Amino acid sequence: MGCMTMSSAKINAAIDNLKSVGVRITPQRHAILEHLIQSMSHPTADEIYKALEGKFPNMSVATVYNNLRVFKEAGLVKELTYGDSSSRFDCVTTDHYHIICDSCGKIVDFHYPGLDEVESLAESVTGFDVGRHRMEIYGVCPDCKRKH
Amino acid sequence: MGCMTMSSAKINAAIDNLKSVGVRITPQRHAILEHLIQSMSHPTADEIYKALEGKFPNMSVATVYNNLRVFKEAGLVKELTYGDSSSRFDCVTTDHYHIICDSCGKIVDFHYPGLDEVESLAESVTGFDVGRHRMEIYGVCPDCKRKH
DNA sequence: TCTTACTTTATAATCGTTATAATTAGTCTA
DNA sequence: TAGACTAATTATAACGATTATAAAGTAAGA
Repeated sequence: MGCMTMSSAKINAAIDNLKSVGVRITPQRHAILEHLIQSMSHPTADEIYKALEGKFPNMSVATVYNNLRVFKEAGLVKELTYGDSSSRFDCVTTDHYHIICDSCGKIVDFHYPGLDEVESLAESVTGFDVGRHRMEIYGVCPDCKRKH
Repeated sequence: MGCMTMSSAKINAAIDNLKSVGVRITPQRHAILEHLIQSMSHPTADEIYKALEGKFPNMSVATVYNNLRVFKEAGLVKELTYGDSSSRFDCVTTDHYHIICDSCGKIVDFHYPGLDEVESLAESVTGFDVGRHRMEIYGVCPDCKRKH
């Protein structure tokens, strides 16, 4: 199936990326990566841990955190920190923003051309060397709107 | 001095605001509010706690957290959650964004007209009812640039 | 095979924040 | 002003996400 092939290709690309910087591919790392790519969501470390405990009954939470850090350092994964208790992790594909439901917490990807203008204005006003920015949009998702 | 007067005015306005919604003005609340307004920074709860322990040797950290919540609910204060461990608190004056130094962590206010366009596009693409957004810009501040 | 460095595991520690219960202090009414 | 009611503060414990530590396991190279 098309989706399957897509995922496999992404996983292989990610693995090649990791290998090229000298990171060993352990079964745990493979599984975490696979889950991140296939889940199409933005799971927390604990959600990943729970999702894989069937396959790896002895895996430690620390392993999940350690490897998420490894993936982050390799540029494969981004950590999303919103106000709530725990971080979420997002596979880096293309640049995009997130829109978050205030009611149910759902996170949806959302593409928007560029806010280069904002960055360059910030640069000239503050004297910073600007490198990047983050933005989240908040609102109520269609499902939650219906429920009112 | 001008600054002093400005601060006092802001504090009084904030206090009136709180009184009008039935919040008692205790010495601790007054001090926390005063510190938030006068410090011109974006302190953590612990920084506020430490800054006031001279005046209130018996004040509990819980009091700081409780009152920051009260102020947030009254719309006087915004909680800023970045990737790092603890929240920072910002007096709500006018709408503005923050630019953050990747090197030293300094947070500088930064005004930018409106990103209404982004919000409305997000609305039409995702079907959400959009309420608000947040954005932070990251870079290296002038001081840190000089030190390299 | 031996050695070395890396990984995982299990467990404990850390730290920001929140909950609890007891005490204290404001505010209102009589 | 006294008494009563409610809210706020304090001290302390609990919680939960994350990180540190040490021991055991595993892969790769000489």
